[in-house]
Amino acid sequence: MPAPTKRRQKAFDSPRQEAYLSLWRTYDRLRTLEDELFAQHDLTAQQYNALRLLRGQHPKPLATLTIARRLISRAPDITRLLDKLEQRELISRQRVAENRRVVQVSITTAGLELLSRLDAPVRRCHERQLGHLTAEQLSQLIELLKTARRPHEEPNQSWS
Amino acid sequence: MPAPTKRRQKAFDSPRQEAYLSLWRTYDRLRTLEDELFAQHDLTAQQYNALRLLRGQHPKPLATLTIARRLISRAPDITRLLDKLEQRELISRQRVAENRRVVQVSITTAGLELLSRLDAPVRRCHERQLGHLTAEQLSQLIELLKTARRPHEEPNQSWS
DNA sequence: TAACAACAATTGTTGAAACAAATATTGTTG
DNA sequence: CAACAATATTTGTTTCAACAATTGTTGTTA
Repeated sequence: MPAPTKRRQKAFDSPRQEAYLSLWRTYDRLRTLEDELFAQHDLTAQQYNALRLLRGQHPKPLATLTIARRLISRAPDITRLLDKLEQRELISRQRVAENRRVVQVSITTAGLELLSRLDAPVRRCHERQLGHLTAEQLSQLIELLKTARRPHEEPNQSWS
Repeated sequence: MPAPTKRRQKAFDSPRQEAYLSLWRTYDRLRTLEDELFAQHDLTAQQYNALRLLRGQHPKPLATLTIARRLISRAPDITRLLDKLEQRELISRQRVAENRRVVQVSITTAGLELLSRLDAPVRRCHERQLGHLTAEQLSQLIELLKTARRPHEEPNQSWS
C-alpha cells in the first residue's frame, strides 16, 4: 500500500488552464498601467481605441458598427461609448442620406489634438508595460497569442 | 522629390504595443467562452475563482482580504462579491473572536457541490479555448506571460 | 405591393468594476 | 493611558459592461 503522499496540491488542473489564467493575470496587471494613464484624461481604453481607429481613417468616417467590430474588445455598448465622445466633441456623427440606417462617425480636430497629446505618454506606458522583454520574446509572444486566439476570431476581422 | 509612398499605414506603433493589444484581444476572445459557461450557473469568473480558492483551503477558512489578494484579477469589490456568494449559501462568514476586524470565509457543502458539478465543464471549456496548442506552445506561452508580468507583480503573491 | 426578413443603431435595465470615504478594531508611542 | 496610526472590512457613489428588446430603415419575395 503506497504511503499517503502529502505533497502540495497541484496548482492547476491542466496546462490549458494554467495558460488561460496566466493570460488573464498578465492582462490584468498590464491593464492597470494603461487605465491609470487614460483615467487622467477621463478616457477608457476602449474609448481611446475608438479614437485611434477614427484617426486612422481620418478624414473619412466610419459607421458605428464598423467601429464596434474593429475594437479590440467587443463593445455591445458602442452607442453610449460614442455618445460620451460626442458630448466632449471629440467625434461627430451624422446619418447618411443614401442609407438612413447608418450613422457615420468622424474624429474632430479636438479629438485629433487629444490623441496627439497622448501619443508620447501612451508610448511610454507600453514601454513600462513590456519594455523589459527582448525583441525576440515580443515576437514570440505575439505569434503565440495569435495562434491561441485564431480559432475564436471571426474570419474577416482586422484582427485575424 | 520622392514619389508619395502609398503604402498602408503601419498597424502598430511598437512591438510593445502590438504585444499588449494582442494580449488584450486574446484575453477578450477566450474569456467569452468562460463567461458563457459561468453565466449558465449565475457565476462570474471572479466568483468561481473565489470558490476555487476556498475549496483549496477547505475545511480551513480564508480571511476576506486574503481572498482578494489571491484572486487572478484585483477585486476592490470583494465584500459584495462575497455577499452574493453568501446569499446563495455557497460560502459562510464569521468574525473571529481573537481579532474582531477579520472575517473568515469558508466554502459550504453546497459550494463544494456546485464546484464539483462544474469541474468537467470547466475542463472542457479550457480544452476548447486552448486545446489546439501543443504542449510546447503552452509552456512557452506560460513562460513568456510570467516574464511579461513579473515586474508588475507584488512580491509575495501566490502568483509570482 | 403588402408582408416579412434583414440590417443599423438605440434604449431600458441589471449587475459588476472602480474609487474614495467611512467604520470598527487593534497596535504603538510619547 | 490618551492620542494616533495601522489594519480589515464595509458602504456610498459613479461609471462601465452586458443582454434583451425596440425603433427606424431597407431589401426581398410571394
